[in-house]
Amino acid sequence: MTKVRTRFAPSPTGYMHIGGMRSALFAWLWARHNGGEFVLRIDDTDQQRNVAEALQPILDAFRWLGLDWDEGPEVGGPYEPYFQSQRGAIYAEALRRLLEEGKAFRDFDPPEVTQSDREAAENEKRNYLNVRRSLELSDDEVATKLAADEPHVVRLLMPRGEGRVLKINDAILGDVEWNVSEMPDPVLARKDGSPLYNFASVVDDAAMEMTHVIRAQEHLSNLPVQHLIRESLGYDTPVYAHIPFVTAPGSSKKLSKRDANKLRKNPAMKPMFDAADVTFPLLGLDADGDGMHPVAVAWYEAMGYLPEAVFNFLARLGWSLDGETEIMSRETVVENFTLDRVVKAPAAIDPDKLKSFQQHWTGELSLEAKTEGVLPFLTKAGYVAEPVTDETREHVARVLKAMNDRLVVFSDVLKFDEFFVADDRMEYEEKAFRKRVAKEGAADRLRAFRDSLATVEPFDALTTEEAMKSWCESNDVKLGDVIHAVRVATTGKGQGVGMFDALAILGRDRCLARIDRTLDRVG
RNA sequence: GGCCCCAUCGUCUAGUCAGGCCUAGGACCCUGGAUUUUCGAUCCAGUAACGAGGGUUCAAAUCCCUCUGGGGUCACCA
Repeated sequence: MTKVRTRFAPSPTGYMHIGGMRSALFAWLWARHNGGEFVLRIDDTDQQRNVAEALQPILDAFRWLGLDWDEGPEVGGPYEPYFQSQRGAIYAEALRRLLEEGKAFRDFDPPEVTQSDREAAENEKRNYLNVRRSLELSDDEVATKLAADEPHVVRLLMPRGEGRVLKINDAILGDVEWNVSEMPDPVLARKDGSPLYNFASVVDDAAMEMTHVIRAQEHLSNLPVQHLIRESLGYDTPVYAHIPFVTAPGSSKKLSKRDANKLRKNPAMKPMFDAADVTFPLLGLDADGDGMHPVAVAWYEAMGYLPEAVFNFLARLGWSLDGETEIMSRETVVENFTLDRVVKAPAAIDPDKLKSFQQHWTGELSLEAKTEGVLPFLTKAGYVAEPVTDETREHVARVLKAMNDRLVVFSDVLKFDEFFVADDRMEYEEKAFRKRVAKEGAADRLRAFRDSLATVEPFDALTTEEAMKSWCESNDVKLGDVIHAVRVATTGKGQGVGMFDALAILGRDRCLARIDRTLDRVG
């Protein structure tokens, strides 16, 4: 029994696509489910920019989600190198063999000629097949051209005219067939000798002994060509599994980075953008910055989503354990993941569903864990000074306890800035102020209650509640007629955590100071 | 356009391979109610789907055919 080996081969693009992450997740899951190995191989054959820099966000995303790789960048491995740009000699050797065995040929036609052949076929509405002019050349002619250093590409010889139908069993899609006798000969290497994706990918998968090729369905049309390359090289056939792609909400089109800005107008995605628009500036992040949109994995981390939630969400998108299990830990998914339960059809991302997973997993967190999670957001926003003292940690914990399940993503804590700003810097929501404080009689009641609040001892949630209730009773005032004014006076907002929790967190002095300031404001 | 893939509630899905247990189940969203000092959360209840047409069969969401619809891909990109 050979060990299962799967891989993900990202291109260093500077960000990790959420859909790509899902494909990577499935490949990783299959390896882990089988106690196998997961490899990260970098497709950097076509990179102009700084590879290391463009790769970093991708590795970060893998680490954040908890997808570890046994071989690849930073960890190395027995099949080094893991950067395609460094594997030139391996491709050259494979190419040499193919040429030698007559399974590939040198095509001396310049690109313009190939191009016009293609256009001619299109105009005549017939299937395009490259013209094998260079195959007519005698050995001597070829030798002469080579000696003269004439530019040429190398093409694989497809089984043209043999009526061959290639049938491949995909682990997810089942049998898929192609008539490979009517396909053009694919270019394996450019005129500068560099390999093309289809070729490099096959050589690497074989060299790295991948047992399963698990990737997005958009690669399905590459399969016949890749398989034939593989066959020509005499490699074993791996198990192929083509995963359906991820689409935008309300769309059946592949979710793409190019659509990131269009997504802003997508009704289902809009709340995400809106949330980021208020959150990111507080954190000193550029909301329009590169890679800072919900197509990129980094966005979710920046907003304070939990990797557990995103993992659960992604695993559940296009895969199910059964008909009812929704909440799944990493261990549960690894234990139960199988390729045959991957859905064939594309699936749309649903921010609401993600949120419900997020709610669940946040709820699983201990108060300590929540505190640790939230602290980086508070310090970045300047609400909490560094280094963080035990005292502030305790204050944050009290706020979180009062927030309870109002904390969904970590950055939600920033909405409760009333607990972190100085009393004289607290801002008032004008609408709430007018409705609850500036209204007829409200200020008088607030002033009167202020004095009885001043004497509450000790000052906690229970005693303040008791104080308000008895004050209401003895003054024949309904609770609702004073509590809202107190809320706006002490927090500046019309809504928030439980009123008495808020009072207790603030403490007597700050409550009184804020009420006095509010009273001054009414005039 | 060629080739290929896909098709169950608005969305994610169970059921399809081994036809009857499906007057189609769960989750998210949505709606209504309960609870509540606000928001949120929670608890109940509800709306909502087998793309169409032909077969096969005692019986079809499940098998076969056709159509329709959606999508992917067609480079000396990856």
